[in-house]
Amino acid sequence: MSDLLERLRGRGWRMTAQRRVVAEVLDGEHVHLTADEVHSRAVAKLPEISRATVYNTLGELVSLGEVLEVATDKRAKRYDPNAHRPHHHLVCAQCGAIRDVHPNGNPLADLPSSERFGFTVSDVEVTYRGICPNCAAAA
Amino acid sequence: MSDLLERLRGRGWRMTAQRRVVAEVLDGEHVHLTADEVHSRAVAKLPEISRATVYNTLGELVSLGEVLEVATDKRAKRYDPNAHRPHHHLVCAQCGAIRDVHPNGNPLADLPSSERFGFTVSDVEVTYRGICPNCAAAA
DNA sequence: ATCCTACAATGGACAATGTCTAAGTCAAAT
DNA sequence: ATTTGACTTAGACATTGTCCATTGTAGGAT
Repeated sequence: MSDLLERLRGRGWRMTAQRRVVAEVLDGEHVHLTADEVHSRAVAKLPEISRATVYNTLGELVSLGEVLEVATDKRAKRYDPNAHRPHHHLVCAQCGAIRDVHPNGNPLADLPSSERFGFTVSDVEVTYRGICPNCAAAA
Repeated sequence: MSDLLERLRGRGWRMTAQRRVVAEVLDGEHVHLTADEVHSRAVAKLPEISRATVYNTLGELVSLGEVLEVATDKRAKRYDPNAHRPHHHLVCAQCGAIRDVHPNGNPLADLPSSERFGFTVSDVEVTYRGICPNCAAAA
């Protein structure tokens, strides 16, 4: 079932009904929910869960490195539980659908030191944009 | 002076004091201001300019393709006037400083068709993250 | 130079997203 | 079973962005 829950338990994370529900909602592939969507789905399973708890829990999961924040949407942050395997994103410019993708090569190596301005570069995030098959068909 | 203003005039964009001020604030290299920062600086030059106008104007500049929205920060959108030359971004994870960078290679070519899920991919946005020299020195 | 009119600007209410706090509740160690 | 510190709650608050009815104005026409 839940790789995510397993890992969290293994790390001694204090388990509560609320945290379990949030982790369950996030578990899976190609999952990229906003905080509000996480909250809605969590409420469906546990009506008395509060918004603050969802935000707190998401923040902790990010700190733990179990979930990534992605800013593909210009509106709200999205949360991607697939943090253990590096990947990038392909976003539909029209409907906002998101897929995880694995490009060839290593973009980090493509940034020459002359373009690093003295930064210690540790990470790179690639967002591809285009039109998904659905939206293309609708047009 | 202002390449941006020149281009806008050339495109028959109706010029007003407010629009000129917004364009002036945005003009330059390595400029990545939030809407609110644009507003503050615009107010310094033209105290009666309203927030709505700044948002409207930024939106139009984006539609015209003269300015790009970038979502490096998880909080607010930032506006990058350097739209005529393609480039990517290097962001300090600590203080949020942003530099324009030009990596080698073409990331678009690195996404094999098997990883495109039927999308028509038209654009790619690369964000490098690291620690800037200032923050490294402070640590 | 003056007048018109379509387009732009205003400000203030509203909406969406995220943060904080004080008080109550509970998981887990003992 | 008790205890304790961490977790949760509800709602106020903060920030960022949008909308709309009204007022103002740039730039072409005369």
